[in-house]
Order: sequence, then C-alpha cells, then structure tokens
Amino acid sequence: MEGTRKGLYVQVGVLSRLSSHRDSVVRAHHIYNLKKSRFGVSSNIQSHVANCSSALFFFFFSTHSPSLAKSTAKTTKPTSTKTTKSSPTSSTKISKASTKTSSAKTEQPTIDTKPNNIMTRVLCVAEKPSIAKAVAQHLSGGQYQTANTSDKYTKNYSFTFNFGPGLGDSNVTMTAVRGHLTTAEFPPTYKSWSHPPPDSLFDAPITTVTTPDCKAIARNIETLARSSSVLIVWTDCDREGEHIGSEIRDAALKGNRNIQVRRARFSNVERGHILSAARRLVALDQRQVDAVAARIELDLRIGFAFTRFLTNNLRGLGGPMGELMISYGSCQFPTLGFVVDRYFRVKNFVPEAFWSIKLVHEREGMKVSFGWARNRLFDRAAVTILYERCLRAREAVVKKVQEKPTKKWKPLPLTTVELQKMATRFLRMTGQQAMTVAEKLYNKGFISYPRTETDRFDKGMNLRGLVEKQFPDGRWGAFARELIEGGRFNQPRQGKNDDKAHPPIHPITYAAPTVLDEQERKVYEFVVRRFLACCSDDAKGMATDVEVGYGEEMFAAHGVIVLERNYLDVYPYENWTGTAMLPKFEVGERFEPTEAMMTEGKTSPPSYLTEADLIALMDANGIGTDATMAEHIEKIQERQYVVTVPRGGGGGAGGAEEDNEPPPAAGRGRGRGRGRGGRAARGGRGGARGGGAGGGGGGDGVKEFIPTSLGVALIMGFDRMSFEISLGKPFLRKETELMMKAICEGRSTKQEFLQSNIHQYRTVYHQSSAELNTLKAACRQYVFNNGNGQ
DNA sequence: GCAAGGTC
Repeated sequence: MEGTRKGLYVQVGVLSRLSSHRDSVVRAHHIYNLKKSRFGVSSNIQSHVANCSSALFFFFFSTHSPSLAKSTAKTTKPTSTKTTKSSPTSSTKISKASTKTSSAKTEQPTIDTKPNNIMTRVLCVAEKPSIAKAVAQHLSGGQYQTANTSDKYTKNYSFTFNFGPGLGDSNVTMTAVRGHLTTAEFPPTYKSWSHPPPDSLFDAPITTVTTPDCKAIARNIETLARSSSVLIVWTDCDREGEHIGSEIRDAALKGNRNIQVRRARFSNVERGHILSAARRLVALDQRQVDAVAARIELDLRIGFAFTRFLTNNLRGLGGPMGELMISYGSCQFPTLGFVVDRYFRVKNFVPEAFWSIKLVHEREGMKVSFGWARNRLFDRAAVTILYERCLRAREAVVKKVQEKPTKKWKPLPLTTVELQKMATRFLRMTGQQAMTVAEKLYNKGFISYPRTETDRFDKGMNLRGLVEKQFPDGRWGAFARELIEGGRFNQPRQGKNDDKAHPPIHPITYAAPTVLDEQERKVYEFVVRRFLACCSDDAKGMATDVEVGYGEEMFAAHGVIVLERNYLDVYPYENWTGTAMLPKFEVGERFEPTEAMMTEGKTSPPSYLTEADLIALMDANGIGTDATMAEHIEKIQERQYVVTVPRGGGGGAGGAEEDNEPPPAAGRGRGRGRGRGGRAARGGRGGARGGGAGGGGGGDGVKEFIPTSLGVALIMGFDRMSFEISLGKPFLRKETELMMKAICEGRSTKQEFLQSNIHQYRTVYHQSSAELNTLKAACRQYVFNNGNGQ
C-alpha cells in the first residue's frame, strides 16, 4: 500500500497540470481536505492591525510640552522624570550630535539636570542597518551625523526631527538591529542528548538570551536608551518584526526602565511614507509579539526533542545510518513529505490505454484539427463503434461558429513566492539564490522589500512615477514611455493577498545594467518587466470556435488571433500559445473531412516536483515563510532526505521493494556536504515508470526533487504508525499557523497555544516511541533495502 | 550536534 498515505493536503496546480498533461488522466484526485482548525479559518487579520488607538498617542507625552519653542525657555519641564534616571555615562556620540544640531540647548549628559531642556530625546531602532540609514536620511533631510558602533554593520545616526504633536522637536539617534536580537535555548543541564530523555524538553525551562553575535548591538541600544526618554521601533510591519520590536524594547528597558515605547508603521522607505509614519506612531502589538514567542518556543521544543529522538534511535541501526544527524523540524518534515508524496504518485502510477477520434480538415491552405467532444474513452470497442458510425456519415456538418473577443490576463503584482517560482523556471536560479540577489538589489535601493505576500498595490501609490523611472532603459524604456506618454497606463490587477507590511515587489529606481552583476541583472530585469506588465493592459484577441457534427459525434476546433499583445511585449516569460487562425466555416455547411482517424494513447505519470512546485505547495500549506521556504528546501538536501536531478533525467530514488538497485544511501560516505552528491550517483532508471523518460533530457536547467531512501523511510515510517497525525504531513504546521493568527486576533493566547500544541506533540512523541519498531522497519526496508523490513 | 525566524 505504498503511496496511500494518511490524509490529504492542499495540492497546488497539480490537478490542473495533470489534467492538462499530454496524455494523462488523473483517476485518484487528491484534493483539499484540510482538517478544520479549532479556531476556524477566518482570514480577517485586519482587526489587530489598527488596534493601536491613536487616542493613546497624546497621553504618553502629554507631560512634555508639545510646544515647539526651541528657544523658548518657558516650556514645561520634561516631567519625564523618567529620563532623570539616565546615568551620566551616556554616549558621547549622542551629545556630540545633539549639541551640534540643536543650538546647544540640550547638552549631554545634562538632560536630566537641565529643566529647560525641551528637546525630547528619541531613540529609533530599525530592523536592519539599511532601513536605519534610509529612515535617518528622510527624517533628517540628509542632515545627520554618523557614528560607528562596536558592531561593524551598525551605525548610529544623530539628527533633529519634529515628530509633530506630542513629541515635538526631538534629538534623535537612529540605529538598528540585524533581525532577531535574542534566541531561545535550554539550560546547560539539558545539553546531553540522552538524559534527561529528549521528551523532558517538552516542559524544560527555556531561557531567552542575547544571540552572541548581537551582544554589541544590544549594548548599543541599552546605552543609547539611558539618555533617551522615548524609544521608537522601526521594524518591519509583520509578526516577526513586531517580536523583534519587543526584543529591542527589552534591551532598551535594561538601560532605562522608564523609557516610553512607540512603534512606527511603514511598509516602504519612500520619503513621504516615512515622514507620515513618524508622525503617526502606534504601540507595539503585544498579541503579535506573543504569537511569535509561542511559535519560537514550540519550534525549539519539538525540533530538539524529535531530532534527538530520531538520531538516538536510528543511528543504532548502524551501517549508512550510523553517523547521521536525523533532524526533525516543523517545516523540514512537511517539505520532505511533499517530495515523498509525489515520488510515490509517480512510482505507483499505472498507465492506462485510451482511444480517441481525431478529425482534420484542410481549407484555405490551413490544417484544422477538430478535437472530439468526448475527448477519449478507455474502452476500445466503444470507440471503434463510434468511429465507424462517423465514417458511415461521410460528411461533417458545421453546427456552430462563434467569434468572440478574448483576452489573456496580465500577471498579478509580484510576491516573494512568485518571484522564487519564476526564478527557478526562467532565470536558472534556485529560490534561495533569487532571494539572495533580490536582497542585494533591495539593499542597494533598486527594488522594494523582496519579502512580501502582498499582490495588490495600494491605491495611493504613485505607480506612474515608478514607470517613468524606467524611461532610460534601452530594453523596456520605450515601452515604459508609451505607458505614460501614450496614455496606455493601466492600474495593476488587485490580488487577494495583503500582508499589511510590504507592497508587492517593484522597482524603486532605475539601475543601469552596468551597475549590476549578471545575477542581479536577471532578477532586476524580471522585477521591472513584471512591474511594467502589471501597469500595462491585458493582451487581447479574437477567439473562434467551430463545432461540427460528424455522425452522431461532436467535434470542435478553437482558434485565437492575437490583436493586441500589450503586456506581452514587455513580458517575455509568457506567451499566448495556440495562436492560430481558423479558415471560414459557415453554420449548416457540409464537408468531407480530409482525415478522420481513431487514435490510441496511454496515460502518463505526473512529473516529479520542481522547486517551483515545492515552493507553491509550501506556500499553500503554510510551511515556512516567504523568506525561509528556500532554506528549508536546502536543509532537507543537506540532511540527505532529498536530492535534485535534472528534469526528465530522474529515476526512482529511495528504494521501492522491487527496486533492486541499491538506493542512494543516506550517509553513504558520510558526506555531510550539501547532500547533493547523490545526484551523480543516480542513473536514469525509470523506477516504476516503465522506462520511457529515463536518462534523456534535463536540458532546460530545471531540477526535480526526489527523496533519498532515508527520506522515504522517515516519512513512510511515521505514516505507518497507528496514530492519526503523521509528522510528515503539513497539518500540524498549518494548524500552528492558524493558531498564531488566532493569537494575533485575540481569539487565543500564547498560553493556550502552548498548552494545546505541546500536549499534541508530546502525545505524538510517546506514540512514536511505542511504535519505534515501525520506524526502524521502514529504515531497514528502504535504506538497507532489506525486504519488508522485518 | 538539534528548530525556525530574522538579517549580513
């Protein structure tokens, strides 16, 4: 019963792709059958977003005079006696900057002793140095001072800025972290992999410590906080950003436990947007912080517990498994599960013969192919009878001729997932590489933030301005100009997704090809072309449908003439195929077909997953984030759970019973490397595909994923256990995701989340221990190629 | 030695 796996998951594009596959027929459909979350699946995530009442805004600083008076001595004394705590050790960098820029009104470190100081001292912290710099640039109008910190990537920018009512004129220091500041870990007493036993990690204490690499950054924030009365968090507006904000807050509170904490909400670093974010501060959203904290804790516990469990127990089997690290991760396993699932669907595919009738008629020098309305039947005798009836009729009759306008829709605005998929298809890059390059382009200011789920542009965005920036280009400049000056600009389509944090990926400024390396050029070109395509118009054409009756059977021909290519002119990644003109036919006319034949075919198996398929599956099932999906894919290769092979060149991977070639052993040669060694070892065996595809192609540079014998053993081992939820299935992670949303929306709490999830995984752990033999048997069967593993 | 999530 291999390949008949518990449960179903969201299959992306599989059905449509299979059914459109040359000669394939899908008999057993896997369909969306996601277990219902106890929290429901409401997608309304807006509610929390605006939960920071702006009314709150005035209160915090009401003790400060909102008065601007830089020079008026008569202002309220900064009642933030809070700041008076600040020690005289405050950074000299700050005082240097502030004395310079504020008419010596606020000499450091005398802020606490000079009642007349009316300049609020504000500490701003961004999620990354590039944002700190960009924001500092905008807020200061370019008038800022730069100071190095002991972290080589991070700088402190000092300037003055008027935050408007509330904060007013302020001395600002802007700095950054580099992502998360802290990491969760177990106490040293849990260091051993054997005792206390791994399941103790489900309730072991967890400590949050500053990541060693980030110590200098944390100290910088702590020090700056001492001399600041207000902290403004400038992290990305997504869940993780909110949590990073809380880490920044905690670091700042260490330096100054009375510092007031505010948050700026911004989704791009365009000047006007930043300025308005600075004047509309909100509070940190503790719910989002909690949701992420819950996720961090759960992933740590189950990742460590199951990794130790698997490694401890399976290494004992010796041989190729003797020294492996067999990790479990809440994203790794479902990702592996997708690869294994598809592998078995290919392997277990049984081709079926089918028959069909085809009609061809030549007219006006054109050969028109008519397809059978019944498409094909799996009964040869029946088709033979129908075919003979057709022939007896001799003449076909035109029943219907219809001409109607049709169009091919322009693409949706670009998301991260789509960028990765397109890059693996058209740019000869892995998703990981595409992201690295996109990140570089982003840091250089050429494109917007590349990690976004949003596929709709904000109504207020000045898209025309962005199109205009592309005028200078020799390749698409004329197209861009035509959009604006030729009046052919069209508002992009509105997708259904909005992460409320970042806009779709789009070009920010023009980058001449000479300033980019080859990889950057490819990605930048794609981003620009996609953007221009979005701002263009759908391609338009005229479709002709001709239906004819032949005997008692109906046949149809379809033709399209492209009238306006529009976006296709700038977007070579798509084409409008099937572009063919049909000769004239008139309703009622009769003709004797040039050819009428009965054809025979065989259904063919689906293909193995490409990286684009895998990313799409992960996306649809909530496995990983747009930023990490490519990493999980790398990780399961590094762990030797899967390998990639050139498309069409793949063969069976992890052993099937009848597979008498030794499987590409996990750990053979113990290579930790990147796990790709397996590829070279693979011949082009067709597994159960009955030959055919083996060996041949792979010329298009697209890779396919197949599991190793170890990968198959792990997934099958868990699948064969008696309990309902398999670790290799995406349900658990999907549920985690939904429960995080529930926390964000106030429908659940961190405590509830942890209680229920930890209980669930602990149960799975104990059941897995009880049925360890099932898992071992699967390893013997697949990895050691030892019969049925008994 | 182990996760996933940020970012460099």
